[in-house]
Amino acid sequence: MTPRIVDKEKKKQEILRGALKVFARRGVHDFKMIQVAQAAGVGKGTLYEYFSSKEEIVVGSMTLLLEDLEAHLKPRLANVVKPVDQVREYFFASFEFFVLQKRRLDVLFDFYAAGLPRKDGVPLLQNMAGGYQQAVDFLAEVIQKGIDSGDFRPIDARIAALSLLAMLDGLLFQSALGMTAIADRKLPEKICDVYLGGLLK
Amino acid sequence: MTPRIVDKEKKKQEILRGALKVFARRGVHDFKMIQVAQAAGVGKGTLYEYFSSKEEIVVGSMTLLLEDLEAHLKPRLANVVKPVDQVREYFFASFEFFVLQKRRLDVLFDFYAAGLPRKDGVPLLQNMAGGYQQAVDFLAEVIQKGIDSGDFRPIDARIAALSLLAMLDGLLFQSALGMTAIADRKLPEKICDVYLGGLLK
Amino acid sequence: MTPRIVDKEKKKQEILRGALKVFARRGVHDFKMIQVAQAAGVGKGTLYEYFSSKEEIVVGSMTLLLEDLEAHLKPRLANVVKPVDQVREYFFASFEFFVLQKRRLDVLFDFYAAGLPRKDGVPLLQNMAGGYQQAVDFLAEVIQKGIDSGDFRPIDARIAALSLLAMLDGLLFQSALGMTAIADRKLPEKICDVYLGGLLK
Amino acid sequence: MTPRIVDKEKKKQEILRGALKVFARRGVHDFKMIQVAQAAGVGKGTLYEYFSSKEEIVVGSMTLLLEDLEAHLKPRLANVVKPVDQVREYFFASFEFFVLQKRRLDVLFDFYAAGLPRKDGVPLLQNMAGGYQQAVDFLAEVIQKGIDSGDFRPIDARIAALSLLAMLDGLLFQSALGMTAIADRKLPEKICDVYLGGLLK
DNA sequence: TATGAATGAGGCTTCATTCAT
DNA sequence: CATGAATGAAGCCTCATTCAT
Repeated sequence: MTPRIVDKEKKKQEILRGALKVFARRGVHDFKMIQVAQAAGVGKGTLYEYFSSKEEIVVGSMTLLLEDLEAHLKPRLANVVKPVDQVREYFFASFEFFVLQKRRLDVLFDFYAAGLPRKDGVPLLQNMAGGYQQAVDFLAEVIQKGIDSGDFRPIDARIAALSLLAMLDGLLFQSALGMTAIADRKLPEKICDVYLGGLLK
Repeated sequence: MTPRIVDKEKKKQEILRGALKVFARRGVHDFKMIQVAQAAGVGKGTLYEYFSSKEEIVVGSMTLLLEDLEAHLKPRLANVVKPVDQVREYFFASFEFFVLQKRRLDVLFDFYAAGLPRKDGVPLLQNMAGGYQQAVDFLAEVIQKGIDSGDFRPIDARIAALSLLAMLDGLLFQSALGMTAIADRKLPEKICDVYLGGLLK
Repeated sequence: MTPRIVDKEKKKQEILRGALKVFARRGVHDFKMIQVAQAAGVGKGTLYEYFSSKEEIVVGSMTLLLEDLEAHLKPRLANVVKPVDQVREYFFASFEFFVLQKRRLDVLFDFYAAGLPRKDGVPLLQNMAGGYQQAVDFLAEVIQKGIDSGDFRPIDARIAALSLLAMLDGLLFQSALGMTAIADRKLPEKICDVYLGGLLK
Repeated sequence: MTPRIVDKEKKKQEILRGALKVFARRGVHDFKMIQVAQAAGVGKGTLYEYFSSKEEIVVGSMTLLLEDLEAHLKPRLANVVKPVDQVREYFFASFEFFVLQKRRLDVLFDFYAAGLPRKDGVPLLQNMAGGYQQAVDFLAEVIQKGIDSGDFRPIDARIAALSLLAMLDGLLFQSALGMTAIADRKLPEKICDVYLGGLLK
């Protein structure tokens, strides 16, 4: 509420934005604090006024990226009401988010990789899975509504959500590897249709 | 006159096996040469008798992992002839490979992440995409046969292969993140069936 | 707002002074960065704030030593006007510089050795010869003046300069090897006289 | 006497010849044992059958080079009897030795540099000065004979020898630095004459 | 005797973090 | 608050030397 806190939060964001820029260029695993400082237009020491460690910046950046994604999806989904359209919109809007800024995709997968169980069992990014869980829950809910409304076949909503996200992630992944061109809207559409073909009555 | 004779290729493999063990524990991005040496039961300097740099060990290990996967899939696929069974077998055998050694999955995704475009545009693992391409080609061929034989609907075989792999990867990915239990054979089966439901006539 | 302010140039010099001390003790070819750091009273990493590599410190130190020599010679030569006295003064003052700090001589020759064509043709210290060239030019000019003024015989001034420096270096060299005692001013004088005996009319 | 010993000596020489080749290319301070082994056409371990350490190879090589120089000078000096001619011959033949194989000069100066007081006071090549002393003694003797025979002025023979060698070394040194072209026989002759001008009656 | 595979001590360099200003 | 100079832990890699064959 006080300006001080607002300013502080704003600066934190600026730093995290700088970090995301750096990640896009150098990867999450090979970035230097000085790069973040430069990208954010602050001094190296200043980073430690807002974050207590390098790791905290990584975590914060990931959270910010997921918030960006959420902010991108929210208005898109708000405009549609039918479950099938919501699923389609979720699918396409997700692609769109990454198509808008191709490097975001690389960063996301870097975060995922950083979130894998490591350091002798402890994942670096503990809430990576948490972010994913939210997406699953949201989609499962939408699908359940579709089932309830009779639009979808009476399948296990969570399984369906998982497999839809699996395909979405898989395609994004392929795109990150340069295997497919998701920018070409046709491809996601075709695939979504194939998937819905199995889902719809 | 008769100096020590060693099987250089064998030793290289031993080192790479050691590296894979370390990767499973520490991740591809945070391993130390000394760890690989210890895991391989050799001295630090010995690594450089067989590989000229840390990076070369990463690349070699990835290649080995993919060879392992191929070696796992080959006999499994040799036993089935019908395209639909081949697709199923490919799907299940792939899961099985990673279920046998859960950490392999983490390592694979680490490799993938390492293969993303980085270092200002240059991916660390240049042929990562190449390995993926082979899988796509193989599956596309199988699917095409199924289409030719009339078992599958007349769709774009490459698109189908891509989406199948996308789903496979996505599920493996979810498993790596701890979202799904692929060890429970039911889940992959269900999902495969959903997918095939859209594929089969 | 007001970060620590340091005189970067001054600190660079301090480090180079430390390096020269180390060179005197261990030779240019067998010194460690940690030794320079300790001699300069800074941390190991600090060296790299001011120099980007070990080699750069070697080059910088050599330059500093030559500057020291020049600074030593300049006032000494400013007090004399007659060419023959300038030559004598150059000769003696040079000895003096190294007599003042015997180890300087070892360091100088180490630098020379480092400046020899190496690393498959490329000398480590590229401008080593440049420093020498300046000395030749200066002496040649002085001798030429002596010739013009009729004090010296009409010989090739450059040849004379080269041979004078050759003898000077040769004597310093012998001194470095412990063959002669240049500290005993008599010897340089005698030799200089012998040389001048051939130069003067 | 026994063939065994002869063979052993021969092999040692081959190794030292290899070392000298390497020194010419890489310098005394930056050579690797493997390079010597390759240049000598033997295995790395074999070096240690003939020499107990790297340092011993350096010392042996230097000794060999000085022996080569001596072997080159001996017959040249055997043909002249007058002291003044012996001095001239010594001067010219020395140049010739290094002109024949330009890189020898670099190696010699490298040896000299290695022979400077180091490792906290202890020179690496202890008998470097010893070799120089022999040259001084020889020349002093020749000059003394010239004085006795009345050819030279009655000066201090040792001083004269030292200054002659100083000039010789100085010129060689300049040549090594690329300052003078000793290959052009004129220059050494001129300088020798200047020197002798001061020496002769 | 000859070899080169194996080794590990040691050095240069990087970079996250601290802290005086 | 902001800064960047200072630091030293840590890691990759080199290479002299050893030793099994």
